[in-house]
Amino acid sequence: MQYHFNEIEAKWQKYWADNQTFKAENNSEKPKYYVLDMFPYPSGAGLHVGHPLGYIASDIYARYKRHKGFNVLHPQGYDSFGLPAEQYAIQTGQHPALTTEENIKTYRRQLDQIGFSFDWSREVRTSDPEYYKWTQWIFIQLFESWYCKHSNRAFPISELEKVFASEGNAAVEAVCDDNVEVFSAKQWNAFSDVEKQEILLKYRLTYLAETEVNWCPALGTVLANDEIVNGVSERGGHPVIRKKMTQWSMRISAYAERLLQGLDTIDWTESLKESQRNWIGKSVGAEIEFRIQNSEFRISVFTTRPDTIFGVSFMTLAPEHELVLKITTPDQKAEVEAYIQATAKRSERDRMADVKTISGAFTGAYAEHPFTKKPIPIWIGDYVLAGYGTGAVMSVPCGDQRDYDFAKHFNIPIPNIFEGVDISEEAFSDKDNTVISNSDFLNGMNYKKATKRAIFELEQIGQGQGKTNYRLRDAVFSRQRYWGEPFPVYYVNGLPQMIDKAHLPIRLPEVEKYLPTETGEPPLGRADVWAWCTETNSVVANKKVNNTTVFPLELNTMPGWAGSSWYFFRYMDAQNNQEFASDEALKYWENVDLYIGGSEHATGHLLYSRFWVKFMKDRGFVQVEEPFKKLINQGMILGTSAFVYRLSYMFANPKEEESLGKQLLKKLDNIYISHSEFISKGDLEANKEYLKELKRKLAEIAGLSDASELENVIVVPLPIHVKVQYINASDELNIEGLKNDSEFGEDYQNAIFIGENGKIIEGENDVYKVGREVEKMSKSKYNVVNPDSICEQYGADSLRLYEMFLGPLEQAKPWNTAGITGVHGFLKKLWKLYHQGENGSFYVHSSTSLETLGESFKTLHKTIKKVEEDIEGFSFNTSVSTFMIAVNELTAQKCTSKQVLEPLLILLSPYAPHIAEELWSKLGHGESIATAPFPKFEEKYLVENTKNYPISFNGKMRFTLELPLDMSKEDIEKTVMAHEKTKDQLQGREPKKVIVVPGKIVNIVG
RNA sequence: GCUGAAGUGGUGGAAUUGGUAGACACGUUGGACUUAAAAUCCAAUGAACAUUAGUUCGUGCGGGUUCAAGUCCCGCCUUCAGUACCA
Repeated sequence: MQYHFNEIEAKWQKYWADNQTFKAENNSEKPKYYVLDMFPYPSGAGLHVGHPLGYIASDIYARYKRHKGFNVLHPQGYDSFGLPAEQYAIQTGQHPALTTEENIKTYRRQLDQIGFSFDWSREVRTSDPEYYKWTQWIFIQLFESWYCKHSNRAFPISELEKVFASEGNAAVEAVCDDNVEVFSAKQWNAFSDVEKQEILLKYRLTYLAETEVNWCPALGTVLANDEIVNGVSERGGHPVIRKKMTQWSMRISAYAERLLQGLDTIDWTESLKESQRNWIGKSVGAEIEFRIQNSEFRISVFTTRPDTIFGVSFMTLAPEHELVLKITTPDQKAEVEAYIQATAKRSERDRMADVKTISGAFTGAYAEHPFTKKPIPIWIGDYVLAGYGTGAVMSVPCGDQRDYDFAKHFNIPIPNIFEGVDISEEAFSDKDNTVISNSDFLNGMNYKKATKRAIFELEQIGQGQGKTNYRLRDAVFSRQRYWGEPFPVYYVNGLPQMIDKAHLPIRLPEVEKYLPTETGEPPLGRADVWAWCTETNSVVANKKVNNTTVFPLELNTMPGWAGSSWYFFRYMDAQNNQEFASDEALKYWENVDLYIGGSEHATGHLLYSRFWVKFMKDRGFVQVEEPFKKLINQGMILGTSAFVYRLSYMFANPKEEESLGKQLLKKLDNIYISHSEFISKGDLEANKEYLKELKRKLAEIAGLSDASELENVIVVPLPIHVKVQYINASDELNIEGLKNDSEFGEDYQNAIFIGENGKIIEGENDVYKVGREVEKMSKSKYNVVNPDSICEQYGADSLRLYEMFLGPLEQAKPWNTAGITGVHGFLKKLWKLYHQGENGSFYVHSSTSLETLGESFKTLHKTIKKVEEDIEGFSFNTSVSTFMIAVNELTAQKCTSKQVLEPLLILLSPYAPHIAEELWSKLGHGESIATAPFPKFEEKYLVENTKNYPISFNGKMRFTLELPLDMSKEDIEKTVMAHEKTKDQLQGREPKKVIVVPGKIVNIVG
């Protein structure tokens, strides 16, 4: 009986689907466990072997938890709004909904063939109106909320209105815009409706604001910083400019402190938490106000070192700072303007990355020190960024290296305010060892005391106060795109109005083109039917807009992270059309127990989701404060690219090229040499012998009588990517395959390959070796390996095992298909183990005498222990080895016992579910193995009587000696010392010391 | 620059609290089976010397602690990832 994996896998995939084996119940006696993969975007290219890595890991864990008696929720769906589908639509005119549908089909087929235990009845798609209806609803809730700093949570905006009506806004501690003016209850009640709306907008958790964005005219959209490379768009390389736009923003900054504190309550990797901490960027210090001499203007700075206030010798403003042009003296005007212009050309990234170049300009103006009243020169410098803090720095060169470098460069004095510290070479920024001097009332104090005192004194004179600053900025929530959630918003007199929940979803309108309009409006500006009628409560034709009953709708759409910030709740109750999920479902499933995905989402998705969840909790929609309890990052799978080396020729003197003749060179045009040491070292010219031989060969090919004509030609091997599918496990090129390739075969039709042995390859015996290099897996590098072909050739179980076998989950690692034969061979051996009957028939029997099973039980329980520990510790690679060892041992033992082979299948089933199901059913089970209880480890089978002690001399192991485990230290020493090999080793020397660690080792010193 | 992670055979990687470095695979070499190939099975496989026993060197580099270091400590180098003049 052979192992027909294709049949077996198709059979069980069908069985699981037909029987809904992995459907999770929302009511269960069992404890719940929620395993989630990060939301995939269904790209047109389909899956490559790198994608399923995390899914396989989470699937193993989900299946394991089922064996452990948990009610497991393991859903999957699609983050199906996004730019690639839109780009494709722009190019081809195809509706993104259609291409998305197609791509999802491919994804689904590919996912199904790997045998994941997803509960597909809960599938969600962010682009489905039944889903984005609730995304729109959450947006409305954010609009209808404000954040109270006092209670440190969000409340309905209606409560704020009541407060305004009864006592005005003076006592309200809210997170709001900076420019809110104080009003009384009386004033509020006298405000017109429009005025009230305008004020409330400054308090709402989502609000309209003018934001500076990276505008790409060619793409007609705003780009994130990392979508811009070297000042042009990553996609297409179009120029990008800074532009102000009115856009929706999310007041995530209100949650900065809670987002920071929450990190301590969740089990994420330290590196991930660290990057969120950095992103939130909390710093405690003071805001200090400096007067400007001979001017009404004042400059606010934020500093973390108010204790160094007496060390200020200059101030630096960001070149974009609004006061710069207002305070610059006529003398300095030209210089300052030139500097501002130079800065504007540099991207923010550029300015930040370059720490070596020091530049700046003096404004000619002076600030006044709050205590000493001495003048402080005001400079501008591009190391200060307008977007951070207040865009101004009080520069303390003795305590900050950047200020120090700036001062040195421009010959600004560097007063020393630290006791007993030499600052002639560099600044002293060690807070812990600071003793302040030359600082009036701060003299002799340490950092902590001085900081407190400085803030106190600043408050006394009304020029500053303690302040906590966060780097986290409010998130822009508008996108000038078509393929995203439409806002449930229409405008009355330019003020946004929410559409009632009852009329959701507001569906994406049809447009004839997916580009921005000619006037620069977003693609929705092209829709003809995109206005809101307040009488019929429906979307109507634009031409009906009268601004009394019919109003224009919002033209922007929501960003990609809108739908992905709450999808994990939808899976709990995906079909619910009354609520985004029922209270019961939310209560039962709580939040995600295990989340597996890439670390690239550290400061995007993973931060926004936490924000929305906290908001939803404040408003009582969910019970949990955090979305993901435990999070694991899977490492990237890299590709192993293959190269052939095409010879190209260079001439020291162009005349030589002429004299040699184009005809002749053409004959030498399509020659490839095999990979060798010289090539990997990139040093063909240095290997005279090889080169001489090669040129002789070239002369032969070109039909020259001898190689002398080629003497001065410089031969350069050019590496060219070839498709990895034509390379075998030994890095040998399938030349015939390459020549018949539908895409590139033509190029190689007349190619000459020079093999490893230096001969021209003609027959089948000669071998051409390719060079290999590890690179990111990508279509353009021809190193993409598709899971489809692997499943076809080796089966899904082999793919699953091999992906795990490659190495630790979190680590980046190269893919090399060659190694898969190892795990595939293992599965065949496993199959054989259950087919030891006549002619390879299935044979497993119940052993009556358990004594004969001693060794097999030992193997089994050793395996149970290791596999259980491995899964709990997410060390999936090591359990694959453990399975191999177990099968090797049981095969050697000729084990056919059901008592051993049955539990073994359960251990294996999370990793290789298809073969496990098949053998399980052959054992006579009528039901799926999916919920069979995980075998219990019993220590008693592993108890040993003896230990093979390593006997080392001066720490080096020389031989081993089998001794009883209950032997005393003294007896062990005696036995070892009496041993002949010990005497051999010592050669008559007297050992100084003998270390005996019972159960571990013996070490003889001397 | 800073932060984090990692450097182990030809390759992917194992190695418990410091206790036999290289498990398990791939690849390579030799052999068995076969008309042949595939598949399968067996053996060898860190390096050098000795080719029998064995010896020496080996976990990025240099030190240290220890009876014993891949593992702990100090200093450095390299690679990868993230990130910023956060004042």
